[in-house]
Amino acid sequence: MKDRQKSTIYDIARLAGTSASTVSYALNGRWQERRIKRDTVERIQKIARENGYQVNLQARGLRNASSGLAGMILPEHDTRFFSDLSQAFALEVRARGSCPAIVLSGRGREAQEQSVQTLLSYNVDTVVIAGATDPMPLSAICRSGGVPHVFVDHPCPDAPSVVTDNYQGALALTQQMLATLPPARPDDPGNHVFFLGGEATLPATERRIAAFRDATRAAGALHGSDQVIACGYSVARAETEIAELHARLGRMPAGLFVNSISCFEGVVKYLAAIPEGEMASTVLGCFDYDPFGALLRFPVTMVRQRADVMISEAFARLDEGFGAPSLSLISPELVSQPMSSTRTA
Amino acid sequence: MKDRQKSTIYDIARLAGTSASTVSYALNGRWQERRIKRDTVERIQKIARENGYQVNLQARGLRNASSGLAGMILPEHDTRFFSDLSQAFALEVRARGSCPAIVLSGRGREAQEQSVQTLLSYNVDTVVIAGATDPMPLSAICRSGGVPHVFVDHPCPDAPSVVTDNYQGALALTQQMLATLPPARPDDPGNHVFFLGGEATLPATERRIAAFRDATRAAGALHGSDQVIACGYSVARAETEIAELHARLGRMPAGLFVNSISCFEGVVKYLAAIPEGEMASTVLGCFDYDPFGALLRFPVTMVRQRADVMISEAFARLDEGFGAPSLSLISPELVSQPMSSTRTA
DNA sequence: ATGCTTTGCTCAATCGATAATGCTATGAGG
DNA sequence: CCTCATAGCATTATCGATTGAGCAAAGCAT
Repeated sequence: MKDRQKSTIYDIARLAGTSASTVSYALNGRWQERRIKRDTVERIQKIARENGYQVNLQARGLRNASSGLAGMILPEHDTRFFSDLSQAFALEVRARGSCPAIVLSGRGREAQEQSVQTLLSYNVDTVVIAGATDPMPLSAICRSGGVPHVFVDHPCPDAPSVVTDNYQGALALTQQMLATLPPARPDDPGNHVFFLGGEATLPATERRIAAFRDATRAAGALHGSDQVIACGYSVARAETEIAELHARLGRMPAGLFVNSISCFEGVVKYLAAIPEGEMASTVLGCFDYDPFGALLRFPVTMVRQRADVMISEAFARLDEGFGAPSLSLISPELVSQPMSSTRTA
Repeated sequence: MKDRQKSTIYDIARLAGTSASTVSYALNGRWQERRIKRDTVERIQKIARENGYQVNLQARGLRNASSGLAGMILPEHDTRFFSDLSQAFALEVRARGSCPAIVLSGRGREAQEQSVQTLLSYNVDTVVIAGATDPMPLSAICRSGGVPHVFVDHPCPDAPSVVTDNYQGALALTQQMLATLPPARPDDPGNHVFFLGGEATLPATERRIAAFRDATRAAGALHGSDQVIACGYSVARAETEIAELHARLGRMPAGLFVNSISCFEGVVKYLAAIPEGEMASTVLGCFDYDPFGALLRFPVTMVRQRADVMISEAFARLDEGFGAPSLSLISPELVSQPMSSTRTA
């Protein structure tokens, strides 16, 4: 408090009449190794406190070739899932006594590489990469910097990866939807189940589509490839796609598997605008979670990815230390709507 | 790529047959000041590229007493508002060419002070503090470290602060609700408008309650102090409070002003469990925003805080540089439900 | 009194980048 | 031919914390 400037161990040393190295050991808790008198330590600590001393972590990091920072990059904060991931990451890192540095990099390849480079430049001790657009170069960068890293959500063949068990989750969701449906008649496409949203080339969507196909096929509810509409992640696009489907069928489909919360938003917007009777019999499922999604005017089964479990698993992989490629699948949970005593026909 | 180890300017200097300082200037773009030959610069840049050189930002920061990091602390990522804030922050910082470091500190005083200390230890160039539990000590820490800082969402009397215009927002929301209500009869409390949620001692809630009082009083709809139920932010608590209110009145209130998205979640959970007729005539408002909130089975007017505007304003304050106390009010926007052609009585 | 151990520290180098100062060729001007 | 300016770089100190090596004094045994 006395000085406006930050004080260094040299300042403290001068005030305490000792050397800087003594101050260093006194303040970082390892003074016993150096056989420093308890008296001296306490005197130094007192002076440090009075002068508002704070270690310069840059200097320490430079010397130690490490920073005490754990870095995470993720595309955005626009969905619960990513927010939950960063929240879980922050908790875990703080519990381990280091400092989380979260970088929102956007979805561009370039930007993501940039972000990883920047983190490495700060000598982060580990990197968690969520939602990588193009994982391989990112892994290469980390490896060439010798930094342990792990991928979450979007896996990398070259590094430990933790992803939701998209196949199992989608299988469970589809089965649950089918169970509440009347059997489909092949001649009436209006009675079919549809899959909407996502990018078919991305591994997550690919697995989900596979599960959707398998489950519907097993139930005799797969009739053609037009049941899968992987139209990307845009809210507006999903809205127009569902409108088109509605028009094409002449009515709402019997079941709708929506593949991401943003598409679900588009679907719900559309549903809010049509007469309630029109969709009263549609069974809805969404592979993603939002607390309000479960509280809409119609029942929805949602799949919740377990961000906290994924993060613990990611750190478990990091703790192992080899950095060998691996793939951990985390089962998501099915969240069905709480009992709705309502629903006026 | 050649080496597994990170290379330094000294390595590059050796390979290029120059001195380290030449390399430094060649690579950081300021070589003209040092009259270094273009040939030399290009040779150095080539070698640097081939060896995967990356500046060590810790070393640079140590030397320059700055880090290129912009720090933000915020309590959690559990609501849209905070997620939007960090998203906007990240965009703004990256647009300015530095690196965002976001720290989720939780709501504890201690933890928040700790987080700010840690940021200062990394020599961050600026600090944005969102949702401070106890602003004064945080500001004191930044000031004693000589670091420009600004408060967002929860203001500090000692520093520039940017907050939502809670009074105006709540006034507009209350008025909008009252406008769609039949006039209240003083003798029938069931016809009253209620305010639910929040912590009355916090400045945001305090302002909102004031506006709620003023608007209801002006409309002759303020009858007693029991119309304000500041029961905190817990989902479960809000649910029991609304249940109790329902029981006490013998029916749902005519209007309900819900003061935060978490309380709104509790309210919606409750509403989902009662017969639809029971609440068909309740007018709902929520001071917070969630895209699905607007798509529930009943109409809701939501107040959306403009995170992006708040962040630009925060940086405008930082750019001014004096760090003098100030209070910027940002008007939120009212989001009414899109036309609902539905609602079966 | 001498030698040896232990205590309690100090010194100086180091991490990598930066920047003030210094040094050496070359060419121009007188 | 000598002086001086300039281009083009090299040297070296510095930022703050850490750490291996060392060193003086005290204690102890012989």
